Amino acid sequence: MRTRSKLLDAAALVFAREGFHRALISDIVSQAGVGQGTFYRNFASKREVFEALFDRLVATLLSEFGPMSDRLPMNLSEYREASRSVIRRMADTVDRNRELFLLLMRQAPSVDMEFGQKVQDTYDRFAQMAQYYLDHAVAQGFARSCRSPLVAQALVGIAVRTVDLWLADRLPVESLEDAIEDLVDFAFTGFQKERDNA
Amino acid sequence: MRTRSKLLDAAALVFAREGFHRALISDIVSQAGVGQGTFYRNFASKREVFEALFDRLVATLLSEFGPMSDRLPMNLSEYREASRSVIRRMADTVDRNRELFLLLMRQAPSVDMEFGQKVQDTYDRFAQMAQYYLDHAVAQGFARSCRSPLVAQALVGIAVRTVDLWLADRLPVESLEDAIEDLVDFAFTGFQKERDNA
Amino acid sequence: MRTRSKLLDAAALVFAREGFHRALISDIVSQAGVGQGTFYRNFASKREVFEALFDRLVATLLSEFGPMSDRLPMNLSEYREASRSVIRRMADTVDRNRELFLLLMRQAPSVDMEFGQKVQDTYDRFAQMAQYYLDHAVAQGFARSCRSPLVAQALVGIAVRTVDLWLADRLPVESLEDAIEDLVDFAFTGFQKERDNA
Amino acid sequence: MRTRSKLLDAAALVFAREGFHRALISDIVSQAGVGQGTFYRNFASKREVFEALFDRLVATLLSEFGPMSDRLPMNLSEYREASRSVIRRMADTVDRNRELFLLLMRQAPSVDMEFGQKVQDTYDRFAQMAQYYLDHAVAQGFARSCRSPLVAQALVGIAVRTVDLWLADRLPVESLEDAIEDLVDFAFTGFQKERDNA
DNA sequence: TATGAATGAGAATTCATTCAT
DNA sequence: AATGAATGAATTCTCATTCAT
Repeated sequence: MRTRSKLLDAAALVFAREGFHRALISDIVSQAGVGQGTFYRNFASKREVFEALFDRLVATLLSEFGPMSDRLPMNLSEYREASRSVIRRMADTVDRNRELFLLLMRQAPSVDMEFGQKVQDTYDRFAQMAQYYLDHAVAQGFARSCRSPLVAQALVGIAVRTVDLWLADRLPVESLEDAIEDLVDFAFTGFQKERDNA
Repeated sequence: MRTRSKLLDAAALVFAREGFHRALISDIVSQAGVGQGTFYRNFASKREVFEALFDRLVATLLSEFGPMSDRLPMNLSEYREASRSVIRRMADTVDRNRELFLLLMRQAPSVDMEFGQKVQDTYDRFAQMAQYYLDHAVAQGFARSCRSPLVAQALVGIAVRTVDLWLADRLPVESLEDAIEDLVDFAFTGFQKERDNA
Repeated sequence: MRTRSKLLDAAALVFAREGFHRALISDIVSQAGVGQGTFYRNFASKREVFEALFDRLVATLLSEFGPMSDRLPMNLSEYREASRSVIRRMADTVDRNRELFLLLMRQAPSVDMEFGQKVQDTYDRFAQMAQYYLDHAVAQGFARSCRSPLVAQALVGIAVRTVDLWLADRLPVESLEDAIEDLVDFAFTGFQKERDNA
Repeated sequence: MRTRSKLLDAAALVFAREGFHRALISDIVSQAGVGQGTFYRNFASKREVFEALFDRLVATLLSEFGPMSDRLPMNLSEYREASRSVIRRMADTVDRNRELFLLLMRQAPSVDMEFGQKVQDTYDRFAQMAQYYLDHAVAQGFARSCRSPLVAQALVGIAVRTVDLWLADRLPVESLEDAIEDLVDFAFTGFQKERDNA
């Protein structure tokens, strides 16, 4: 349906501008150029459009992990490169939906308890994918044995915080590429000075 | 003022139970056992109580960094131990205000744009403190040179995600102590297998 | 719109019964037989309905001056007759909206400062019309030269006071017609005994 | 009581600035520099202070008529002079309480129905005094026989409108003295050109 | 007598949702 | 399918008044 699509776009715009709670259905429909009643032919409630937007974005983002799993990296440098690559791809998706992302990250947890849970589940799904690769790396012997579920969540935390900063244009580095480079370094080797093995 | 304090406690309870947007002033006052008007003698609006709660908690938490700066760690193992120590102390504070913390982390960004900014600023303050110690470690020669502002933000990201999981009782480890242990390891050395240098 | 009209009528009734400040939107809507929200689809506030009522009445009343200007009176007796005629016509309008008039005269100045100004402006408009006819009479030579802006305001004062009494059924004469007769006499010749020009 | 007096002055100020309905007791007490409860030791309600203010002013004003009755004017020019004199005296009182007068004229009728009646009664009292002098003039033979109750009300109407304009600084003449002069002329002889007695 | 914290009955206004056309 | 007028439950905030100290 063309109408539904117009409404989704309008909703994205209005939610981004006003936040979930302040956004009005009347804003959305006038932005979409349709009647008030038309909204309810397409969505059961304000919450439902928001959820549709959320689901669409998460699905897009999760699909970025696909290519990585096609061929698992076989050594450390491949692993690093694969990491950077998937991050870049996800960053592209994020970049194409900046306001929407910022919106979802900040507003989704406050919609209601159920949605809060959904957000957590989504983070978990990302963590699971990260863990999958991490476990693979451990199995391959180029990552040390660690509590991968926890470390995976830590990686998600790093990602979330970085995206948040990036989207708010407060990333304390020149370019996103620099950030990716450094954060991958950090994730792989930490900030401790390598012991001069002597 | 006793009354203001009663209202703050009641607000914490109600916000935690209902979330910011669904919480009603009438819930808060009946929880506090005072009249509706009494609320408005003490706070200008719902937002303002929320902010008072937020500020109080952030102040408490930030104060936990104090002891660490009394005596800066002079070597790697002292640094690790100091890290664990400050984390444990902050965790205690968080533990004593579990619902409130969860509330603030999830609801604060959605209150309004200004509050969203405030949340970011708060994260930044934590990042700055982390960076301070990181820079110190670099200067001391037991941390490698890195873009410390970025790495500090990454550490905040890890902390935030971990607290979020912990408070939701979804931490994928036995105990918080384990998590602290492992995450400090991760932050110091990453997940990469140490190169068996020969 | 039928609904808006129903609301205006209901508002007139309620305002007349309760006065502006005591009148409730809920009274108005239940009087109109519509929902609470319907009021706000048609008027932004209580003040705005009141203003609509005020404007409508003033417009109607001002229009009564029209016929008089069609043909300006050419001698003193025509002038007197024209005066009585326009007064009678305006009185008819007032008579058809007794409560509303009383309401507007007494309540309008207290709505707020801006409305107070509006009331003054309205009096001024009536004074201007009176002055127009007065100046005409002076030019024609059957009114003596005088500070017509001031005298016009005096005429408005007489009219306002008389209407006020009339609407409160306290007019100290048998009939309105008597009052018109006498007040026109008073305005034309004052209360001083004619000098027996001898 | 000093306190009561302070409160009356403060009330006059606040009522004049805000109008009756918007004026807050809290404004009045802070203006008076006393506690909230103190207000209620001195006045039963907001309405009551307003009434006290009203009564005080009306009493002062009515007392200006006294001197005139001491010695009733015995001819036309004495009558005119006495009229101007009492008007000037009342104008002085008004001038010393400009804001308060404006306030009372505009706000009093909207306080409540009873107060509205009181305002009417007050106008009537002024009309009665005017009528008293008018009847005297008729009896003396220098005013023509007329329905004096009605004409007296007309005079009140002129006075009210003039004071209203004066206090709002919109009097369309150079000075108040000019206005008095002209309005007395108008009241005595109307605006009609004297018949060239030929 | 003075105080001012506490009160709570209001009242205005909002906005998601419905439904007749 | 589309519309948009109508709805009214829901909530915030106000402020005159009380009363314990």
